[in-house]
Amino acid sequence: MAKPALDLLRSRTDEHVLHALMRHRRLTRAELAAEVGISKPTAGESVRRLTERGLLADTGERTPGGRGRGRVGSYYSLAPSVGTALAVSIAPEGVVAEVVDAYGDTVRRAERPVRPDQVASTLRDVVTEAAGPTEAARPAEVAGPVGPAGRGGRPRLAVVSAADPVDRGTGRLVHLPDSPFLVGDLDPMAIVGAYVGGPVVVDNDVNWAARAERENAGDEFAYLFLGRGLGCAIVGAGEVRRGSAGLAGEIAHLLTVGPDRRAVPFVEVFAQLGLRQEGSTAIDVERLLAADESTRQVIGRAVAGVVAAAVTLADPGLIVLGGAWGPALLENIRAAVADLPRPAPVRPATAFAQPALSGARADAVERLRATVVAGA
Amino acid sequence: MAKPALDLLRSRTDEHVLHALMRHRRLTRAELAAEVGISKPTAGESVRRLTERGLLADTGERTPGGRGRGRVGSYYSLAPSVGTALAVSIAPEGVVAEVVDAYGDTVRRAERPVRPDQVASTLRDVVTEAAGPTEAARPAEVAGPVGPAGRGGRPRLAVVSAADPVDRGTGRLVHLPDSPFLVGDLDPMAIVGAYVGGPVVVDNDVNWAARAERENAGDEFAYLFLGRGLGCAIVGAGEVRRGSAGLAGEIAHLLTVGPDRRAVPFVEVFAQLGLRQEGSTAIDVERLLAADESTRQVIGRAVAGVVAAAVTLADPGLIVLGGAWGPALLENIRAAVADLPRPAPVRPATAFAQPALSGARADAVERLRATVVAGA
DNA sequence: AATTCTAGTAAGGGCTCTTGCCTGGAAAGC
DNA sequence: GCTTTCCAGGCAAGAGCCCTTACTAGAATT
Repeated sequence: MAKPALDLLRSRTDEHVLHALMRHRRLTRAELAAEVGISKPTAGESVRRLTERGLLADTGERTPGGRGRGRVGSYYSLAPSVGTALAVSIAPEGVVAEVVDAYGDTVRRAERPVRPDQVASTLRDVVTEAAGPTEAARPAEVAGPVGPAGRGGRPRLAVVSAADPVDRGTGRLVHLPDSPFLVGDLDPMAIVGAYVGGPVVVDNDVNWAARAERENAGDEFAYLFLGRGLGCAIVGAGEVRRGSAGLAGEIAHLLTVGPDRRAVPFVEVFAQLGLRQEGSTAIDVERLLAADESTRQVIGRAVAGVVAAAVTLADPGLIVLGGAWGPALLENIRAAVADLPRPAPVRPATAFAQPALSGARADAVERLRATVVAGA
Repeated sequence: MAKPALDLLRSRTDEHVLHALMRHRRLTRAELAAEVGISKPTAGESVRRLTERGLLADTGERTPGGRGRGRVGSYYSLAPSVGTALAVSIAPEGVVAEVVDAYGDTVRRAERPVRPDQVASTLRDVVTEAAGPTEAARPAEVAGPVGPAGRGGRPRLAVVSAADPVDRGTGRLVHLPDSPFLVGDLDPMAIVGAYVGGPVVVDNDVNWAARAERENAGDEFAYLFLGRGLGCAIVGAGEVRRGSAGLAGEIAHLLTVGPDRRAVPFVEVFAQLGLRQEGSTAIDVERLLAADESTRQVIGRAVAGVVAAAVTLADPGLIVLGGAWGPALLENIRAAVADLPRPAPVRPATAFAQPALSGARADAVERLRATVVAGA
């Protein structure tokens, strides 16, 4: 019924209003007009439309006396029904689930250690604690307004970080040759999907950690994750490059320089140095950090070999080191990289505390906002 | 004076009209309305505005009798003044310059062989032949409508392909360690810039060849250029990934498997096999193509080593082989790639004749169209 | 109590786009 | 040769969105 061309203008105005409220939490109509750059009547119309659609709500708050001496204004903000998103991190160290809102605030959080054979059930427990029971498990008891924090029922979407390679098509964790397989076979998309009303995005922890680094490292860099597992993420034009199946950056098998200067797969270097954990393909971080200088030099050269390949194929302007032991060996890696035919600046990561979760959270907020703005 | 919000609608309509005319060459107002999905009055208004701005012109043609029996319509098309773009290819085999219009047609073309020590002057000659003299060299004689084909004077922009690594910042050709340096030190941006009225984009031939392959190879693939020089381009999400300085894919120095199975830089493999040209870092393609089966297997394994690195870091879904000898060794390379821990499908390139020029031409047309639509 | 300042509303106008109708002229059919 | 059919193009009317201007309401200041 409405004209498609004019719809565009109107929806553009509404989008700007929503974005302004995501940034500023609460605004009066007059403030909205100034912030978005539209006239007061237009702002008022947009607020009316969005309130009707249930996306905005009068907070009941009024402009405080202190500010001006004129008429009081009504503060509007996003309606609680715009909902929340779920960010989940699955790592050998533990499982974390966070419920975030469109402002980027964490409204609920649950965390638990994990035993290798109980990843799936721990994941279910943690998500239940943060996001409430699945749809199937709760129809009877909950009928009132909604969950604990009054911030809507089920999250509208989920973003999951897993500490193993993820097949982008299926969302399942896959076992690649010679890679440590830390979490094990798991289908996070199916498990988490039961708790949310919309899509579930799954990717490996390294890619999310790189995304978290984006704010401080610019638009073109490579993120080397050096911890129990080994990974790499290439960020180009501000986006993490995942490749056709999402397996870009699984560098465990990449050829590099070994202890005796011969070419070996990256992960094999740690086997030859005796730094792999008993009965596992994972690296023993504690012993690695305690290693002597010559061992550190060997590792630095091996990492530099990986850097050389990344520089050759992707030409990142910067190498960022993350993971449990990457930043600790910064100087050894820097020295070895400086000897390469095409050196590159090397820097430690700036996001230390749960970088993968930070990246997943940021992506969850971004997707939630896009969902809200898109209309549903 | 006009309202910014309504400007948006109007310009959107005008852009659609321009794009429709780029696809269909000539259309009546009524055809435009149907094609763009707007009403006849709106189409008529847009044509009036665009004609006023000099972007559209009545061709003088009228609807042919055969088509319908109603009133004759007036055909409109892009005005000649929207101008042309220049696509240039600089390779050891020769220099080519083409002038293309917004329809993607080549309106003039010049080609010449090149001697290593005369690249700059040959380049100048070829561009002069295709695009006319530089601004400085012609003020007096030309005052009439314009150049030879009546298709506007100087090209509005240029896209240059050079068969050597290109620094994206400066546009200059750079010499990387162990890479063949075929064209030599040159500043195409400065030379070609004198002939065009706008920006000059310079990139290496491999990236342009990969762009030409995009139509047939999808959005995620790696293009291996195996000819006198060695190069690689990673295409992700439909875009050629150039990296921070534009040096992504300069694989000559990448470690791979050598003749004796030891790790050596890619280009070194050909030195060890005695397949480099006398006194040069370039590969002797003729002798390579005449090599025996065991040599071909060695080369196949070496290429597979490069593929392994590309698969590891970029996860392309497909490997495309181009260059003078790449497709010829398809079976050897396929066999070696099949033995990798993470194999990938390998295919020969589909663009054979001057693939780099094809890609540069396509980019020149796209940029010219964007320039026209953007308004100037 | 008067003044001052601000949030919000109302009215009017400009612009774009749409629908519907009219016109002129060429081809098709008698 | 005349009439009918058909269609490009133009005009008129109307709707929607946004903007500007002007006004009202209400609270703090003076």
